[in-house]
Amino acid sequence: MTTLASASVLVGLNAAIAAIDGDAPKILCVKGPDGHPGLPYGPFDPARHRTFEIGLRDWVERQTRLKLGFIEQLYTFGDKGRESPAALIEGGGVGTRIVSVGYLALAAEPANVEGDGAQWRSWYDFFPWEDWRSGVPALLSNTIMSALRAWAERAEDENMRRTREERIGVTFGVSDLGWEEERTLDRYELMYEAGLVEEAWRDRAAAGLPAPRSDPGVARRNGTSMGSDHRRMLATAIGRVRGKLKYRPIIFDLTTPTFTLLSLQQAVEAIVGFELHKQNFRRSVERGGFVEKTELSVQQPSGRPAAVFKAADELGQDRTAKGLTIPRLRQSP
Amino acid sequence: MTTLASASVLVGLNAAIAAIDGDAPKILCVKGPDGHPGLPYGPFDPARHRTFEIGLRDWVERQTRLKLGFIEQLYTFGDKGRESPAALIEGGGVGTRIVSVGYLALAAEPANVEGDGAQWRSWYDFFPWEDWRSGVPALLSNTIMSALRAWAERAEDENMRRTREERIGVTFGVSDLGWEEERTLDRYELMYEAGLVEEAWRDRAAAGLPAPRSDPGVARRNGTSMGSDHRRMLATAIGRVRGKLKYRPIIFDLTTPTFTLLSLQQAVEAIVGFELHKQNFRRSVERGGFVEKTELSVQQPSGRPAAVFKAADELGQDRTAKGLTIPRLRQSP
DNA sequence: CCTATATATGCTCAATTCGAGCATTAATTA
DNA sequence: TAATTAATGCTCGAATTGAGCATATATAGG
Repeated sequence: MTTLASASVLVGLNAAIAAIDGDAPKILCVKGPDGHPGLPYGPFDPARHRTFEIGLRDWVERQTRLKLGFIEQLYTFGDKGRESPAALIEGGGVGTRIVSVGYLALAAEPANVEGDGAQWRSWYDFFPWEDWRSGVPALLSNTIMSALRAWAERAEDENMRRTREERIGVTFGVSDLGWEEERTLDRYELMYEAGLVEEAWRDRAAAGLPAPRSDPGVARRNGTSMGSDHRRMLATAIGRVRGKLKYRPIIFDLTTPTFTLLSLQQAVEAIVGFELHKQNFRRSVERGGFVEKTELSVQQPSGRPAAVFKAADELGQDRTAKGLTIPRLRQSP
Repeated sequence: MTTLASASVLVGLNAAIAAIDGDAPKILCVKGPDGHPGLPYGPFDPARHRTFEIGLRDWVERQTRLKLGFIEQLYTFGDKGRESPAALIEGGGVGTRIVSVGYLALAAEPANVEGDGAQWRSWYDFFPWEDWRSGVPALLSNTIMSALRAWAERAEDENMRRTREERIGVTFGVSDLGWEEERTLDRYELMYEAGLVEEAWRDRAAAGLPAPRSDPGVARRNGTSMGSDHRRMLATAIGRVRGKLKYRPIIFDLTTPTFTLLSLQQAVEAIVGFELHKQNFRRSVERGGFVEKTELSVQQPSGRPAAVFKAADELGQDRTAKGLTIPRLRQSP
C-alpha cells in the first residue's frame, strides 16, 4: 500500500442553510475571504467533534447563533483548484488540498443572524435563470440560450457539437421533457463549462488557462458570483431540495408550525421556481394527508379569510413518508 | 479562526461496484484487513490525483484490473470510531481520523477480477432481509421483526418506546405505506442500533461500551458482516441504486448492450428485491421509450423465442431522462 | 402429426390519478 | 348594494396503473 501524502489534506465543512421568507427562498451567506459572498464555512476538527454533523452544528451556531434543525449531507468537494491561499486558513500551507463536506440545512424561518456580514439572500440572486414564477426568465431567453448555442457551435468537431447541443437540450428543457427544475447543478456546470458564469473566468485565470471564448460581460450579468466553488455547492443544495420535495415532506421543515394553504403553496413555488395550479395543489396536499385543518382562520388583506392548517401528525417524528406531487413544468426557454 | 488539527485527517476512497449476474445483484468485495469482506478501498493522494474520481478509477483499476463506467459519489463517512489501527495504513498513527468518500460504480457485467481476494458476491449475502423476490424473507418474519419489537419494548420510557415503534413501522413497511425498498440504509441503521447486526457488537466492544441487550446469535445470523463501516456504505449504495432507478435509466449501465425484456426485468427485480408484473413491465418499458426492438430474437430453453432489445438511442450520452416506473410493494413483513 | 408445456407477447378493463377550468362562498372596499 | 378579491368546492376528460385473460410460438414426447 502506498504511503499517504494525506497529511496535506484539510477537511472543512460547508452549510447551505435554506429558509423561506414569504415567497422568497433564502440562503444564509457570509462574506468570504475574497470579498464575494460565500456559504458559511468552518474547519472540521476531529479532536473536538465526534461526527461531521456535530462539528457543523457547533460552528454554525457559534458563527451565526442559529440552531439548525434538519440537516443532510450533500456532497464532498475535493477537486484540484481548491488549494488554500496560505492566508486563509492557518495550518494549511499553500498547495494544501482542501476537502469540503457540504451540508444542506433547513430552517423554519430566516431568523436574525449575528456575525460578520452574515445575511439571508434570495437564492435566485445567484441563479436568476432558475426562477420561472413569472414566466420564462428574460435572461434565459435573451442571453443564456443563445450564448449556450454559440458555445455548441464553437465545438472542435461535429461530434462534440452534437453532444453539446444534446446536453443543452436536456439540461435546459428544450427537449420534449421540458424544464426539470431539479437539474440546477447540471445547468450551472454547463454554464461554467461554456464560460457563462464569472467563476469560470476567475478559475481559468487562476489556473493559468486561457480565458473562455464567451463574452465576459454576459458572464458577469448571470447572477451574483460566489467565492471558491460555493455557487456550485449552492446549486447542489437547490437541486437537492427541489428533488427531495417530491419524495419527502421536507416542506414542513421550512414552514412555520401553522400556515394557510396559500402560504404553503408559495413556499413550494419559491423552491421549485414555478407556479402551481391552486385548486390542484390544495387537493393533493389535503388528500395526500399532509395537512390538518385547525379551527383557526386568518383574515387576508382582502377576500375570504383562509383556513389555518398544520402539518399532519402522521408525518411522524422523522419526517418520513412520501413527498408532494409536483407537476412537471411544460414550458421551454 | 481556530487552528486546524486537520493534519490528523486521512482521506480515503471506497467504491461499491455493482453488477448484475443473471438474477443476482453482485458487489465487488475484497478481503479487508480484519479478515472480513470489505469494499475496495484506497487512499486519496492529492499530489497525484486532481479529483476524487480520477483517484478512484486509478486505484480500482490497479487493484482489480476493472475499468469503471458510471460512477457517482455516495456519502462521506467521518464518524469517530473510524480511527485506523496503526498497522492498517502507513502514515496514519493510532487515533488518526479517517474520512472515507464512498462511491457507487456500475459495471455492465461482473468481469473477472484479479487481486488479493477480490470477488463478486451477491449483495443479499450481506442483506438477506432485503430480498423479497420469493415472498417475505423468512429471516424477517421469524427473527428480525420480533427482535426489533423486543428492542422497542426495552425502551427506557413510554415516549422512546413509541418513537422506536414508529421508526420500525415506517422503515420496515409495517405502516400503511408498505415496504419501501430504497430504505436499505434506514433499516440497516435501525438494526445496528438494536444490536441486530454483528458490527454493533464489535463496535461497542471496541469503544468500551456495554454489549447490546439483544441476542448475539441473532446478530450473527443476520447476513455476512463486513469490516469497518463498509456494510453501512453498501447499504447506502443499494438504497441509492434502488431509488435512482426510478428517476434515471441507470439500469442500462448494468446490462449488456442487447437483452431480452425478461432479462431486463430480472435485472430490475434483482435490484429492487421483489418481483414485477411481467406484462406491465413490458408495457412501461416499451411505451416509456426506454428500449428499441432489434431484428434479432433468441431461443429460450423452451417456449417462444424472445425478441432482443437494446437501450433506446434517445436516452442519450449522459443517460438522462426519467426512470422506470417501479410499482410499490404492498406486502408487509 | 398431435399434445402437453413453457414462455413471449397482445389486449382489455376497471380504478385511480392528474390537469384544467367552472362555480360558489366569504370577506373588504367604494 | 355592487364590485373586487381570494378561498374553497366540484366536475370532467385524459392518462396511468394494477390485474388478468387470451393468443402466439417454441420444445419435448408420444
